[in-house]
Amino acid sequence: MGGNAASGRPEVGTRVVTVRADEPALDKTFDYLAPSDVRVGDVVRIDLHGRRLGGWVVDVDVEPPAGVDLKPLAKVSGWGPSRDLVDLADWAAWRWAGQPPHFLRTATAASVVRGLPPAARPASAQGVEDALAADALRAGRAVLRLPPSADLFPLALQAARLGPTLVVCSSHAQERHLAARLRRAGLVVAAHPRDWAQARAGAHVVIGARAAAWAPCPDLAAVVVLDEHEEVHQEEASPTWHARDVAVERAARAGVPCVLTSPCPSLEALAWGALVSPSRADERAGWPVVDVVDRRREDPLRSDLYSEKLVDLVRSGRRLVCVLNRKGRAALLVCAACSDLARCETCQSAVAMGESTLVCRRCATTRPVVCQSCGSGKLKQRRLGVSRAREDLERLGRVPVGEVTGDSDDLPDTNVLVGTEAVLRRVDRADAVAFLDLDAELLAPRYRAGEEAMALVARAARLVGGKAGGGRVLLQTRQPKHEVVQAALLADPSRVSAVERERRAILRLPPAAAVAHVSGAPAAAYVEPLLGRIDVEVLGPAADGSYLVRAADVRTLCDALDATPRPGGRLRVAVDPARL
DNA sequence: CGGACAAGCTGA
DNA sequence: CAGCTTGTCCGG
Repeated sequence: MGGNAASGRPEVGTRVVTVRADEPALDKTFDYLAPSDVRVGDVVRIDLHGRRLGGWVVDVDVEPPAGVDLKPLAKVSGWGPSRDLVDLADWAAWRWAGQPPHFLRTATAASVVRGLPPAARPASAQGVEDALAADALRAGRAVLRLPPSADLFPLALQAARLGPTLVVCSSHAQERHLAARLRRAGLVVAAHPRDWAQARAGAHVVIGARAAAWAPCPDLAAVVVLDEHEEVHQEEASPTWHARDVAVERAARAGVPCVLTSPCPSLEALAWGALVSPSRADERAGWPVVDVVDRRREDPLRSDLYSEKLVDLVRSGRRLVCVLNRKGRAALLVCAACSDLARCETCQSAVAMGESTLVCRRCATTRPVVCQSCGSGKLKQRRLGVSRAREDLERLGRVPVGEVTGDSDDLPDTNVLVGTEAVLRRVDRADAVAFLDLDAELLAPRYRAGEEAMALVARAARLVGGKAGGGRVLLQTRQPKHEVVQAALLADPSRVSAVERERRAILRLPPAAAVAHVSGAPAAAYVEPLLGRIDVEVLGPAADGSYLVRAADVRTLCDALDATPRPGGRLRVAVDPARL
């Protein structure tokens, strides 16, 4: 069993392979004897130290380590990622201070793939050539700034003319819509992860949301990332990898063109590639009419949340979506039986729901989940801002108004809807969108607040369409001169990037520097050796015990993190944190 | 990670 | 010194 292990030479019909176990805590790889038809990327099972583990072959025909008695693989399960993705997983582990298994899992089919379907035959080019898309693809590394209502299909089609193309979408709705149109154009389209085997075998277009950055795509010829500015492209959990950056690296390694699209490109994208955009006239036409209401000029006797222009829109009978982000993220708890507000017994402050008790936000006193007034144990979250606005708009507009919550399945059947920014993801069409309090976004205490606000306005703009279709966006603000308001008004997103770029340079925040947020109990122990380095700066600890590690650029930061040992325990390292 | 084994603590 | 906990090492 296991061949001539003592001499370190495999038997005929076997080879020595290196396996990465599917166990993130194991940072070593191990060598095994394998059948000679095993390929890099194959999913295998191994016996390791009395355990049976899954894993991936990451190298074949390696020099067996001296003095080790090699064991055979326990099982070869099936197809896995190709060698380029196995290598990309190692790069991503460095780039986001994670472990390769995280990425290899994302790059692997959900269930075992024993065989592959036939590969797609080369596609026949058809359709009208899109000049702007062709420009972007020719540029190699391009940021294609298209207005919100622009059709992204011509770009995908144009890219697919070059050969197998990877398309990373910002939503499943966008993915389904585009996939259907590409199929109608006669292309073999594999949706990731559902059609993993077809993608692995060879398709004309491999398409999906964030995880599709890790989809197989043999003979990759072009990479396209749609709405690269959208925060959904970044994984929230650690490692906080970004599909845009993975796609960019993948295209660079393959030596193929990469196009990032966005109505309002991120500073990261603009720092990376050449900006390609339509004529000013075309870009303006693709943005809706924007109305700015200066809340400072509104009649102070009525609530300045409901301007005359807004009430007119509510009464207009058109389909209107109102966005109101609750101020202070804390939702209030209200008794389901008697509607009394749940307060702290000690300090009368509003309480929040803890693990199994109510916790005071101010003094941290805990008490059981029971209403003080009526003794009911049923409390509900009340998002005061939105519920109140719904009632007010209904009264002022004298029309029914529906409230959209993040989790409820069906949309209210009313022409006018109110919700937090989540409403912009739930609704796919409207005549007008009104931001009741844009300042809540503009002034949010997050370093990307400006870009995030611009992204919301762009999302609203997509909902209502361009100027030709009569689309309208209403912005109520006390800062009408703010660059986000001006950018929307003039359909010129570069106004935001210009201001933001300078601000980030002054504050030394990305992309002017590279940062990682380190939190969790072992954070102090982890950053300790980093304090002695001259190429990184450690800020903190913050009130929650977390640290910020900063370096001049990504390479310096990631090299430093890579060289730092991980103490045990629940440590979170977020490289390029979306929020600080 | 999780098993193996070694070093340290306790109780009789 | 058995019997148990805690720590460190290592796996092919």
